[in-house]
Amino acid sequence: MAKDHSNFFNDVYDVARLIPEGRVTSYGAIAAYLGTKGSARMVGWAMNGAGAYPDVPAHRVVNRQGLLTGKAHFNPPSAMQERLEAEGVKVIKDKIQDFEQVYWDPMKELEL
DNA sequence: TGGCTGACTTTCG
DNA sequence: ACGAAAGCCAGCC
Repeated sequence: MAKDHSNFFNDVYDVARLIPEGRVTSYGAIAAYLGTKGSARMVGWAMNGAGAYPDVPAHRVVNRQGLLTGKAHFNPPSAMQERLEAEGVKVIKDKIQDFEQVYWDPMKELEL
């Protein structure tokens, strides 16, 4: 473990671990929470390395539309939807239902 | 140093 | 609702 290649990855993983079960957040939200550390793409890319970190629930991180854009990077890809459904999140056609209800914003929840 | 990449986001047609 | 393009910035040759 870790030798973090960069603090940026560590920050992304840290926020991801804070996501409660049955909740999801967006890449942009994490990027905004981290501030100037990177753009939304960086969060997604950082998640690419999350596969090596078992405590990082990458499946709880989706895009702004609540769409499971990153599911293709899972193994198997269907694991992302199955995990979300197992936590009580409804997913239809790779899209989260009631997204507003399950959305978890680090900017609000953590700074509140 | 410089150029390419990417699990995003927003805007235009 | 969908497709395409631009903006975005850290990491990797």
